[in-house]
Amino acid sequence: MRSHYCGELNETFVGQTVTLCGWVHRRRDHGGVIFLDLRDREGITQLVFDPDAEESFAAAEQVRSEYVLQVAGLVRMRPEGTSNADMSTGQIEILGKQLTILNVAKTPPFQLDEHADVGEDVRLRYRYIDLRRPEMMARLQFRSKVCNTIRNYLDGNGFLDIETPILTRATPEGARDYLVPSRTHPGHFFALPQSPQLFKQLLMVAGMDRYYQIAKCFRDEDLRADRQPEFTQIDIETSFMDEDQIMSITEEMIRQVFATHLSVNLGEFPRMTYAEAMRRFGSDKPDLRIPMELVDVAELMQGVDFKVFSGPANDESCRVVALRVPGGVSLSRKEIDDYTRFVSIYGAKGLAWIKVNDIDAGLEGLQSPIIKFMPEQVVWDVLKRTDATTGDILFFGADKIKVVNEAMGALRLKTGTDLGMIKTAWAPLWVIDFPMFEEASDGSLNSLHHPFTAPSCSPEELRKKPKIALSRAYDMVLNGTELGGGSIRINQQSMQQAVFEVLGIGPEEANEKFGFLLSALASGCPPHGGLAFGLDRLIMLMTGAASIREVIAFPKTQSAACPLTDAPGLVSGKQLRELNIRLRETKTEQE
RNA sequence: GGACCGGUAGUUCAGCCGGUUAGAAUGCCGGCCUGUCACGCCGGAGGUCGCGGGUUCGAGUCCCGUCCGGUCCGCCA
Repeated sequence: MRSHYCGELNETFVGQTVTLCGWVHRRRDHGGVIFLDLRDREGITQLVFDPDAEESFAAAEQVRSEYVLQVAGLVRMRPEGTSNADMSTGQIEILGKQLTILNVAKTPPFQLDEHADVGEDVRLRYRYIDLRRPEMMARLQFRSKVCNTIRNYLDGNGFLDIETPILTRATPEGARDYLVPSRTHPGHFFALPQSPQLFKQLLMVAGMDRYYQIAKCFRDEDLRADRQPEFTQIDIETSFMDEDQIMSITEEMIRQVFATHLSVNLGEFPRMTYAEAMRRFGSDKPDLRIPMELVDVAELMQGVDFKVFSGPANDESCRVVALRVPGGVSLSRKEIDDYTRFVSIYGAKGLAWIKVNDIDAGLEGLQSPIIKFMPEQVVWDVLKRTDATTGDILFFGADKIKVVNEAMGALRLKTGTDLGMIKTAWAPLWVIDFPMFEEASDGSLNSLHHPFTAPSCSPEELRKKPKIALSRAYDMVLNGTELGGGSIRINQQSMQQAVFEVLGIGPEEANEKFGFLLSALASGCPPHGGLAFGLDRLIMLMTGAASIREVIAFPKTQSAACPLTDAPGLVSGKQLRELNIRLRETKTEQE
């Protein structure tokens, strides 16, 4: 039906007769001459209709926004002085000879203008129109191209694309499962996979050697700006590679993606231990673009009554840090109050501060609600430790380690962003040497990663000192976002049993839930490991999108619903009966 | 489960300390216009102020509840 895309035309086509198909982006009717901007996937081209061409001119008068047209016409240069530098096709125009209205369209519910500011709920309800906007079109095209690069890279490195089941077994660990009732097994349920984790390990046992999949994953948890209940993972697993090799091959993949699609050279990714990341940034996914660090000052503060920081006593489970914010003296009382409220979200009970108005003026040069409670020498020691100078503000966090890390880590990000400290565009790194377990509030241990992650110690050591055991896990972090994470997996049954023991999963329970995995480990399981990237987050970062919904064609709202299809919906009583399901309240679709 | 922000024309918003006929822009419809490009000019239509209750002589405005959307905490790797 067409000879070219709208967006691909330029001066080199002048003199050719072309046929275009597309949507009416805008109509400018001057009475004697009509301009139509025709839009398709690749861009927009201006069509001109003259009264001389009676038939097509009459048709052009009937046309409205978003009508679908087929137009044949002559490509010509625009008259002197009427070119449009803002359009890639702005040098040329199509003199319309024949216009066929392929379909009419209702008046769109919102303008497709780049200038129109439309609420997201409206956009999602009419997503098929929203996706016509060049911005959305470009993001999804970008996503497709990135996937293509990734596939080519992995194919080129011998990885096999293998599908794993969507209908699988509920897992006790991790997030809530989406359940699917089984008709043929009354009372039994499938679960949608939270990730293909166990299957990809079984593929390694099977000898597939290198596997990848761009896989949909499902988690029935509350949503965030960067979290959807169904999302896409670039899932990778390989046998006979250690963590260095896996990191290096996947790092190269991400480097190529950035080089190909953003012309950005990410360089070699630095590596940082989990302990260092927590100490310097209060986070296991530090944003290295922000040039500030948390500085421990607990031992300088001996003898200071910590009540002035609103924190608890100074003991082993606590941490006292200072965050030096350059230029922070300009913060108003209200702004500081806002930051205080901000850290309280993370459980901090207050936010002490010292403004350095003039570092050379003694105590007179400082302004602070707390220094009157501190010996003067302590004040100067702290300023020295943090390299504080005129114009800075110091914020203090003193509380349980977890609270200080979360609150002060978040404050670092917020003040850094607010004060415009982000200068470099991209700051990738690997975080390594994660602890195997974290302690829950009831004292029990949970896997920090997942229970199939290999520790970097023997089963005996693991049993003896589980709290300090490190894992062979690694996370790729970019600009404070966890792009991907993985680990070397356990491939020895004895080790797997040790981990289950520490987690308090008895042999029977382990057998019931993971019997197939234990059996596989005992059936010639090669050393293996892998990694999974969040594709949506990767695309979000690369396109600068404000939310994950902007890079997904049909996303869910925060309440995990789809405004377009109105899913989830009620189902008929017949469907429920077939599935042997009875609802507590009889809410079904009218039959 | 919790905190906060929002919901007024198709769309984006304004609407003050509660006051009489709820506005603007844009879109839409009609008319005019031969070089615009977010075309321009003239005219017109368009409202369950999310929903329910309460206070009041009077509620878009105040109070309570509820639904929806969003950001975050919890949750989630």
